[in-house]
Amino acid sequence: MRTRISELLTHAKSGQGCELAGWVRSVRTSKEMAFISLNDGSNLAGIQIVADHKLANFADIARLGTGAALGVTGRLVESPASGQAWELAAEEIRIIGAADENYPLQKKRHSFEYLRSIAHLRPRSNTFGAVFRLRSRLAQAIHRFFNERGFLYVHTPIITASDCEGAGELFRVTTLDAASPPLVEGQPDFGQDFFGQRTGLTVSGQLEGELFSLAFSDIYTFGPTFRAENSNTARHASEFWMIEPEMAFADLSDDADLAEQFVKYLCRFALDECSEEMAFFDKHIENGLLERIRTVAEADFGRMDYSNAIDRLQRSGVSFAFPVEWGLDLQTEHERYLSEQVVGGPVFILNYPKAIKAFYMRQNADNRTVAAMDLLVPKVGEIIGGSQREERLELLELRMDELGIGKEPLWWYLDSRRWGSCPHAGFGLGFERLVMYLSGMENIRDVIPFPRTPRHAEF
RNA sequence: UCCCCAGUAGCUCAGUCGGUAGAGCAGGUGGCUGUUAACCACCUUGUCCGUGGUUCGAGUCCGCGCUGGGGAGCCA
Repeated sequence: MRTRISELLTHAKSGQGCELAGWVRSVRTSKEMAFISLNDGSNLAGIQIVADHKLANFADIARLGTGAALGVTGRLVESPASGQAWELAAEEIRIIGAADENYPLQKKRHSFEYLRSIAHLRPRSNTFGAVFRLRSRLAQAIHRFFNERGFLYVHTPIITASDCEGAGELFRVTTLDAASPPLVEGQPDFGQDFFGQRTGLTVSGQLEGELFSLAFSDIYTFGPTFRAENSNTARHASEFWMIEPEMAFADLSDDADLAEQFVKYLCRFALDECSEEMAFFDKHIENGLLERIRTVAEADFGRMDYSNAIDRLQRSGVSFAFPVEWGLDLQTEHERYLSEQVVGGPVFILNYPKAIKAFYMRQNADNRTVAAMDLLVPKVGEIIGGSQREERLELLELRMDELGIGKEPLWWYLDSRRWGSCPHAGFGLGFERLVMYLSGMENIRDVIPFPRTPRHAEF
C-alpha cells in the first residue's frame, strides 16, 4: 500500500519496492527520461521520481505541470547524481489529478502576501509545509511537556458569559434577530437570547483554569481564544490559540521556573525533532535562527525586578522613543534593550506596578506592585506573561471595587477564595507567537492555517 | 482606530524628464542520455487597481475611493 515519503526515506533499503502518492513540485524532461520532484507533505525535500521514456504514458508524464497528483509504483535506488541520496525508479506512474497551467502555485518564490490570497493552496509550498509541520509537532510537544509533569489538560469553555477580564473586545454569541431583536428599554433584551444572558467567545480560559488548579493542583489549557479588537498588525489575529498553565501551592518564582523549563524544552524539541524544517527556516526565513534558538535552549534565564529594570533603562544613556519612568509599562524597544543589551539573553521582569496590571494579580507587601512577570527574549520582546494570583478574598474584592469590576458575575471566581484558597500562579503564551519565534516567520497570518483578522474570514 | 508606503502580464518586478509598456519565471513549439526552482532556441500574454481632474498627450502629476503591506495603540 501507499507509503509516506518521509517513512520510506527513514527506513531506506536499496531495491525496495514501494508505492507513493503525492503532488508534483517540478518536472524536468529530456528525450530519454524525466525527473519528477514529488512531495506528499510528510517532509520538506520530497523525493525524486525517475521516469524512463519506455513507460507507456511517458508523453503524458513529460507534459505534467506543477501541482498534479500522482500515484507512483517503483523501486528505491541510490541516486547516481548528487542532490539526493535516494530516488525512486518508476515502474508505473498514474496521473490521479491533473493540474493545468492555471495552477496558481509556481515552482519559484512567491510573496507571502500573494500566498495569503491562496491560503487553500499555500500548504503545498515549501515554507508553509515547513511551518505547519512545525506547528503540528509543537502542539504535540506542548501536551507532552505538561503530561510528563503530571499536569491535567482542561478544556475551558469557548462560549462564555464572563466579560470581566477586560482582555479586549468580545465577539458576541447570539441567536437574536440582528435586524429586529426583542427590546427592553430600547436595548436588545438578552434575557430572551439563547442562553438567557449576554454571551460571547472566550478571550482567555484563565479564570476557569484557576478553578481547576484548585482541584487538580497543576493544570493547563490549550485552545482557541477570540478577540474582536480592530488591531491590524503582524502580531495580532482575531482567533488564536493560547496555552495557559496554572499551579496551586505555587508562587511567582515557581511560575518563572516552569516558564523557563517550558521555553527551553520547546526550543530543544524544535532543534532536535524538526531539524529539517529548522534548517530551512535558518537558510530561507531568518539567518542565524538556529544559533538564536540554541542560545535560548542553553541559557540560564535572568530575573530582574521591574523597578531595577526601569533604573537600568534610565541609566543606559540610550534615548528611547517612548518615556521610561516608574509606573509606565515597558515598550517593545525597552523590552528588547533589556534582553539584548542588559542581560544578553532571556530575562524575566518581575513585580510590576499594580496600576498597569490585571485585577487578579497578587498584591505585594510594598502596596504598589503585584506579583506579575513577563518573559522577554531577544528580537521580539515579551513572549510570556504570567502572575501569582491574588488568593486573599478581602484584597481581591477591594481591588475589584477600586477598578469598578462587578463582583456579581464573578461570584464563582470569588467562591474559589472563600473555601480552600491557596497561593497559585500561572502564565499565558500565544501559540502562534511561539511558532513565529521558533520559525522566524514575521507575520502571524503566516503561521495560522486560515487566519482570521479584521475584515478577513475567507476560507 | 491613527500615521506612512505600495498597487504595471498568471507570478516576481523594471519602466529615466509626462510622449500609448518589457525582462525573468509560468504557458506553447522544437532540441537535449542524469536533471536538481535543469538548460538552449523561437513564440504567446496587459481594463498599467477604480474613478474624477490637469495636459495636445498620463503607467508617470493632483483629488477621492478600494485593496494590500509596514509602524503605532491594544494585547497574546
